Amino acid sequence: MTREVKEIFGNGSGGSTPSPPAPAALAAKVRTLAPSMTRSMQRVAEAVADDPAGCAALTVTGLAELTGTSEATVVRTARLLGYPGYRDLRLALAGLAAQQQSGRAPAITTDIAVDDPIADVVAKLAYDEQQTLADTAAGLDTVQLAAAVTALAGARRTDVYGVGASGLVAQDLTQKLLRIGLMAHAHSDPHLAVTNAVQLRSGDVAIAITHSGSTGDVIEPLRVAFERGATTVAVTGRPDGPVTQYADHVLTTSTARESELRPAAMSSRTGQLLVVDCLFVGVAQRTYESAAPALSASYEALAHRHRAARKGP
Amino acid sequence: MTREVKEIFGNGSGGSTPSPPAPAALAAKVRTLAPSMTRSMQRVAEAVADDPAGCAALTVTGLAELTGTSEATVVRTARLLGYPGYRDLRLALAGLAAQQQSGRAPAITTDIAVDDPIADVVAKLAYDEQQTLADTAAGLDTVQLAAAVTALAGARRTDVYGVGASGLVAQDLTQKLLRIGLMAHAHSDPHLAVTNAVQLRSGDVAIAITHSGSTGDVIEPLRVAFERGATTVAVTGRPDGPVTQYADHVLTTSTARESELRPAAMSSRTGQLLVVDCLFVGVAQRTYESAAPALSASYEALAHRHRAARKGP
DNA sequence: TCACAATATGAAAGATATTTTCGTTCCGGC
DNA sequence: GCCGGAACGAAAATATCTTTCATATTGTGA
Repeated sequence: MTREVKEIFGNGSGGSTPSPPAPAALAAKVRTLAPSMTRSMQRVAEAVADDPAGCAALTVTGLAELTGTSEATVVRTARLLGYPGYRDLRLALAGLAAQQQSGRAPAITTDIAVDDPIADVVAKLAYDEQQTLADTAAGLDTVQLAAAVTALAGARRTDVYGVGASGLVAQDLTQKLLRIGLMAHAHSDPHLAVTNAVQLRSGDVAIAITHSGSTGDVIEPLRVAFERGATTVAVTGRPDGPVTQYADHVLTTSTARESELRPAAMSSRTGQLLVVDCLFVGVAQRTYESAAPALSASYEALAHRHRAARKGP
Repeated sequence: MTREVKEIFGNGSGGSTPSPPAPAALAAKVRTLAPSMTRSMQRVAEAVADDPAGCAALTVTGLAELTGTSEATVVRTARLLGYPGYRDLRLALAGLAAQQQSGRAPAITTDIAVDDPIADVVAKLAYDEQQTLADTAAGLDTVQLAAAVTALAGARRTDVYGVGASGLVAQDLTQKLLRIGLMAHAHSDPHLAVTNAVQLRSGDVAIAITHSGSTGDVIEPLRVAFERGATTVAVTGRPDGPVTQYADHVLTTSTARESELRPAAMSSRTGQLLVVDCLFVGVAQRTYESAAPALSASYEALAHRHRAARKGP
């Protein structure tokens, strides 16, 4: 039940450690206390300092055998090192091992090479996309974002333009907006996009998504929408690109490193999606009264499309 | 050539998860596996994920009392998380705590509220998606991933199934694979998907993308492909879901917290895209000789669609 | 709606691991 | 050679972990 933490007074020598069991400074402690240990205890301490990870995997008996001593000695050593017993020493050992492990993390700053093992690829891609997210979040102009959200929340109709990889982002945004009852449409066909843009007028919103900021197929419909009086938004990685000419609000995504094996589409997409998510949540907040029921309604409508999972609620 | 449907209860001997006890990927594992847990086990998992350091200090009995459950349940939870027993979970917990200690600052744990200022929304979304990436990367089984890559690289033809938000991910993968010269197709129409799946045979690859792991519209074509002898891959957040029955290789995405303003589609998508990127880069590596020229060719073909930027290169 | 089957859960028995106790051994001094 | 004291380990005592089994709960099909 309630275990009492015993006071260890035996530490008389230097009084270097008040009472909290050392987390990482274990090796140092071993060296400091080694002289005051008996021969058997020194063997135990040495083994522990030598291979924390390995010892963490051993039971008292195991460690006793490994060091050619007895369980009692192991426990005595643990006590001397400042822990209530072997159990706690073991826990500290596991922590130490984990720290050492994470300490020598692979250098994931390098580019992805053709002969990288698959595990490195995963790590590098994940790291890169995390970086893109952080950069995009840091660089987002919240004023512009808020303005775009306001426009969207009150829009009669919203058109989103994007081709290629950005087309998928456009669709993602559209799907989300539709879910909360907004009239949104994604266009990846440049002709249809322009044709539809002509219909827009003041109070409508047009959003262009393009990483390069210079994709003609996307700029053209945005220009038309702009001239028709619609509120225009550009989501781009180049805040100085041509697309911003016709954009009332510019939302900038981070431009991450790219290379042969890591095309632009990959990292730009991550930033674009974050922006899109922000737009969605922003609008959902503004229109919460109507958005919340719509969200749960769409959730329930989908429920029957799912087979019963084997376990779980 | 007749393959039998896998036992869903794979953990027994088949060893669907040969994963070594996770050191740092514990938090990810908890979130991933939580949905497939029973109520009591979820309570335990939550406590563990919530306060690794605190739980590491508790005995089985202590943790059972804390969570209002029994020792047996605690042990069962530890098993589900991939450890031989509670003792080992506890060790891992101590390691995790140590890492967190030495690692980064505390997280933004709060949920997104209706009245959060826009800047907070950006920060929280970005943090969440970063978390999803880290978790997915940590939890990805590289063996399965490598197997899927090998299958893809040598495939005569690849079909990808996904509906809703996952449909966009399917398209993203398809776009990428097409770029490096693979015959890939995305299907979001369930009927067409099945119709096409019938055409598949040994040497072909079918990929199903579904967060819930129980989307009938996606499982059905995968089943057909599986029975036709194609190599099947499932990208899902529920490694125990029905979809894995018909999957030769299962790639698990992390399941992040979700709430009213943060639907499942949002965070699941991030993880799915990471997996898709990994698949793409993996295949590009394997087929570098042909992939590299194809990539630059597609880049150049697009160049003329971009207007000259106003400033800078 | 009810009975049935499957699953989830906790109490307690059973197995391990840790801690304590206590006797033996090993030295160095008288 | 005999004595006192510390070091040490064997085994008992305790705590902790694991398994088993009976009961409660839930979902399912008639």
